[in-house]
Amino acid sequence: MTDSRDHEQRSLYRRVADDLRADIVAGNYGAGASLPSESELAARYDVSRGTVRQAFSALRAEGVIASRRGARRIVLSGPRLQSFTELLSFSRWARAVGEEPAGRVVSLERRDATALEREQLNIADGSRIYHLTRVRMLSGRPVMIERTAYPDRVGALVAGMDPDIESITERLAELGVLFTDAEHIIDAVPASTEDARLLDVRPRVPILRERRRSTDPSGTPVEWSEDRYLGDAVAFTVHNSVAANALSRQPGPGPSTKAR
Amino acid sequence: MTDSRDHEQRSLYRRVADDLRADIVAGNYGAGASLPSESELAARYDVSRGTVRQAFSALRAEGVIASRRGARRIVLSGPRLQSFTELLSFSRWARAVGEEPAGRVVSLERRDATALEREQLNIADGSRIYHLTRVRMLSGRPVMIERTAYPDRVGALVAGMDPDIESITERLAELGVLFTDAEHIIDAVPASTEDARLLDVRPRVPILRERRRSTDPSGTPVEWSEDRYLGDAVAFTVHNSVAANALSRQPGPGPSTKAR
DNA sequence: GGCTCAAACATGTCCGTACATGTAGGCAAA
DNA sequence: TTTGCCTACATGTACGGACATGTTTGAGCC
Repeated sequence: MTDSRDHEQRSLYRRVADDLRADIVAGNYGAGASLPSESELAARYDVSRGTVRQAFSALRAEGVIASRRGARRIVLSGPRLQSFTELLSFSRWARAVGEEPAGRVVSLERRDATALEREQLNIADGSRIYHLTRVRMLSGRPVMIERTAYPDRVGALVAGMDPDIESITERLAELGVLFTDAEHIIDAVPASTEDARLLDVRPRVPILRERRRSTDPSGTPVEWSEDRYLGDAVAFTVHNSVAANALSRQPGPGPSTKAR
Repeated sequence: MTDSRDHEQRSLYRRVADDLRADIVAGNYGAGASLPSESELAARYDVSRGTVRQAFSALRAEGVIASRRGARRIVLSGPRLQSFTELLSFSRWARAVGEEPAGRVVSLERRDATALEREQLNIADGSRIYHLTRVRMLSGRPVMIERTAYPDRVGALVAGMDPDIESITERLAELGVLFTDAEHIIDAVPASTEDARLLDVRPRVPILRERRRSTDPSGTPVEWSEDRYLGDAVAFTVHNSVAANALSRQPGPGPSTKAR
């Protein structure tokens, strides 16, 4: 419940964008409906046309609207919108979709980084990292395993937290470690025996795997995580367009003749 | 082979963005390297600062760069970039990653739309659609099953094509049916018996499922497709940030016991 | 060498204007 | 009624200026 003062403080174009986004999720414009014109909004908010365009540009980058020359912008609707924060914090997300989140720490250790971890976190050979494994639950049912590597500096902060804390990301933000960009690699793998044990399912069940590298505003990696979701528990949705495409398809490891 | 004339013809900011993107993928700036400043580029191309900002804005929406007040923009590197077209066309994508694409039409029929298809394609009860099933191969190995529903008007064009055509999407574009926006739902499911037969694997093997609704510039749905990839053949990557987030997480159908 | 601080630099926000280019709706003619 | 055209309207592109706010860097001092 970010109050109206936050709303007022931010820039003008954000205020316009927030209002439009709120109207869209509230259903005030049906899917495919056309939005007010730039000049109409400029008059309504008493701002310049450029400011209104900036607001629309932000919504377009979120995949909420489409626009073409000559015609008014239209609502693409689709799934409920989520902020970047909501995507990173499992518990915040769970509450937003009406479920009760829970978590259990399986292990937390400080050890030498593997080659992959060094590459993803962009740290030198011999560096040490903190590695955290957690099982996440929705309404009591285990649905996800989180295996996260933090660089030493960030991991030290994580290790100092109450293990039962809900959102590590939000606590880190309070401590000045901001997550602003992330790259996600999404594929499907069979559950390992350990996965099966932790999630209470049979081995080789389909798992939706999300590997993620998050960085702070300066581009420094602050987390490398491999999250494994039960196949029937979660889906990811992505919006893209000719104008703004953040999605790409990559070849996988290939036939598991012997296996990765 | 879009030649340099195309390059010249387009808008100034696209030219700047294209050059920057090309430099980035060529590795002229390493990951994390800082990019030229706005004023430097403005001088180099003899354009205004606003035009340069528009170019950067496009790259930010693609997840290629990050920027923050006061400091120069930085390269986020990450995976090779892909255009929207390359994402939609399997064969184009296959060639771009150095594989030999192939396809086999399993079935093409015209029938009444299901409830889901009517909803996704936004068409009236009793409408008819064209439904196409194809198996796609990489270097001879079947890796994906494509089950696509086209609205009647589009499907009629598809039905008139040579079944062995490589890219239906590109052929449709030539015929005036443009794909400009898409929404993707990605999850993991076990292979059905039919999937297993078509992909030559055992049933219940993990499948990466991508359901996709594509629309034309006016927001009219032109395709609803369910693509099933062999788990080890493909991965999707997504880039997002606080400023531009087109990715969201949705609850799945729940325990398959019966439930939900 | 290390520290402080201020200036130079870089991006963010906002304004205004001008013209290009595509869409949609209404009017008039066939 | 239908067709064709033309005129508003809407968005796209590009310019210019101004000020706000954050980062980096280097000079100068301890």
